[in-house]
Amino acid sequence: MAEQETEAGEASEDQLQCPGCSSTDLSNHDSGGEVLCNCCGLVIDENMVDDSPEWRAFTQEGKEKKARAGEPLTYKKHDMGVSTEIGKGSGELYKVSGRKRAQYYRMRKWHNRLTKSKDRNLGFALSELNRLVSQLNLAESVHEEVARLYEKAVDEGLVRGRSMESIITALVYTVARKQNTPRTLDEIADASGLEKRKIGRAYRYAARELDLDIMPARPKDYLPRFAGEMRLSGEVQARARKIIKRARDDDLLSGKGPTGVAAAALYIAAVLEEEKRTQREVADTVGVTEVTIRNRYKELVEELGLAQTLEEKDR
DNA sequence: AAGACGAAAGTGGTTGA
DNA sequence: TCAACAACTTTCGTCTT
Repeated sequence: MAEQETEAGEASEDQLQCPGCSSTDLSNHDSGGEVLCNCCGLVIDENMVDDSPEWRAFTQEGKEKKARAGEPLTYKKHDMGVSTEIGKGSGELYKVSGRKRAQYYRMRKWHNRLTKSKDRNLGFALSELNRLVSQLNLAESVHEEVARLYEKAVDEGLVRGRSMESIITALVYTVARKQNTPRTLDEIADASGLEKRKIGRAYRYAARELDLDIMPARPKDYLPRFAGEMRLSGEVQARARKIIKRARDDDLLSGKGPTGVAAAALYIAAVLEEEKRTQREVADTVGVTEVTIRNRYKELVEELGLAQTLEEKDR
């Protein structure tokens, strides 16, 4: 079992290659049923058959009930994940419950409705979305929500005259932020290959037309990710969180770039918890300059009276 | 030699006339 | 559309360890 897995992952004869960049550095996301390219983030294989039980069962009775029934409906696929033709049911439907039958008819209705039009547009846009989500390591829920909103945007004719990529990218930016796992505009631009300017424009446009209320990203939402990237402990993270909270209470943050604040808070917290990182390191992972960290750092230390605490660490 | 600090000039985006 | 503006970056010299 274990042997097979390493075999398949490492050195089989017909080794998989990424069609995008020819890299052979692929990773197997078992839970998602996908194979990803670690180099460019392309999803090479998806919809791999997962024949394990769908949900955990706690009783014997439960175990018997949870036979595989296919994926749940999803916006992520242009056909809601129902990619086969749904037939008329050859007279066997009376065997199942009314609820099941109703569900069956509902699915067929959706299926037919969705496969008729919009199809091509959505299919293409959603594959781009797929790529973005995997490259940016975003949660399923973000994926799902963007797909939903994109479909709405298509329905309202908002995409006409604009590139699908820009709309998709803008939605990813918005939704990621809304779900408290923001990505910086830089990161998004990087992953999508679009200019920041264009994303920004599409972003404002989409936010207005779909009236998503847009709140500025909060510094603390960046903490877990950046702390993780720098291998900082939970204590540091907690400390940084406190610093940000106090700063916000004292109204020191309005108008400041959230990433800069997060960076400075992490830097200070790391020093206090004796896991010091250089300004350079923090600057690089967060994506701001040292200068910005210093500026925020200075403000925070002064206003929150941390100078003394910091000096004690010096000794 | 590496890191921290800060001054000064430059950049891109927002705002308001 | 334009200019003013704040936040942020780039660059570079100095100080500290």
